[in-house]
Amino acid sequence: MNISTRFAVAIHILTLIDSNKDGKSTSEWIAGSVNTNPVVIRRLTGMLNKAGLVEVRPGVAGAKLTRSAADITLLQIYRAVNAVEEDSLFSVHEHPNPDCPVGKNIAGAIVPVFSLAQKAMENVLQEVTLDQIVHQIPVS
Amino acid sequence: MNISTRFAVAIHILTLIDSNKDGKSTSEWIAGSVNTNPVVIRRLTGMLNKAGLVEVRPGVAGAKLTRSAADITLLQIYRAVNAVEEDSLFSVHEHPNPDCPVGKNIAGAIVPVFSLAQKAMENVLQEVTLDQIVHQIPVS
DNA sequence: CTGGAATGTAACTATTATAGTTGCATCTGG
DNA sequence: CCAGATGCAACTATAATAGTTACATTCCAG
Repeated sequence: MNISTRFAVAIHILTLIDSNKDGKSTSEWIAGSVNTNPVVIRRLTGMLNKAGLVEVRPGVAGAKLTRSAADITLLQIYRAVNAVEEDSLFSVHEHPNPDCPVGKNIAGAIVPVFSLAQKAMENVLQEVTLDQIVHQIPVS
Repeated sequence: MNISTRFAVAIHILTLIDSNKDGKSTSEWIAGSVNTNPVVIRRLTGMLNKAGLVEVRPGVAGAKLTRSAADITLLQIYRAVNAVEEDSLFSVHEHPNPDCPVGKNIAGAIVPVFSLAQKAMENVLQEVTLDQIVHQIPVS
């Protein structure tokens, strides 16, 4: 399987907000660029809000970044939208036979490797900031 | 979401086969250690067979590795069971608005980052061989 | 102070992937 | 030849995702 589009859409949303500092970034407007339903956008801005990346309030039109795009990493966005749970990118079968030496020890042998692999991926996301994405969008 | 248990189970299967060079590793026997249905095992040994990691034939009891565990990497197993499609660990929303500068260019901006992140993860898997896993299982 | 416009959220649907299961055809070696 | 394997199709149950409708709540402009 693969990581939900929530992550890609969240990056899209934050990029839009950052490049629309003058206008009001309403869920409806954002939805027009993402090409989806405004409720999907609100769900995500809600998560980004809880994570402290975005300011958005009931009744008040428009979402705003809480800080500079240079101070937001893709890893923070990834965590905000719960793209992958902590240490669970790889799933491990639950009940191997404890009476078999392999069954008893296989999880202990592979989980650390899985953890390292996941961290390697997340380290890449940590090194990329939102403004690096924004800078790749032509000014108009 | 997360990567299917197929990957973890496949590692379990190959570890079992390697540590059972004397006995016959039938799907039923393997299923007993994994604690699942033999058909699930056969599906996986079938994939491992197609990938050339395992030799298994209709009617003939027992699967065997086609080469030393030192020559099998976790990445090869990962590919064999189709744990993640090429360059699609992260999914990207399909139809952003082409009339919006952000919508038009967002995929081009994030896909390379996603690709790098996925490769970083896969590189870790490439550095781990099956025998490193086998060596973590107590001899008896 | 009120009405329009926005957000928040619950509830439902459709779609997809996974994991398990049954049943049976097919193959093979003793 | 036949008992015991594997291969595979078909079905089920479960879970996550993405989209949608409906509506309560909140705020601000006039």
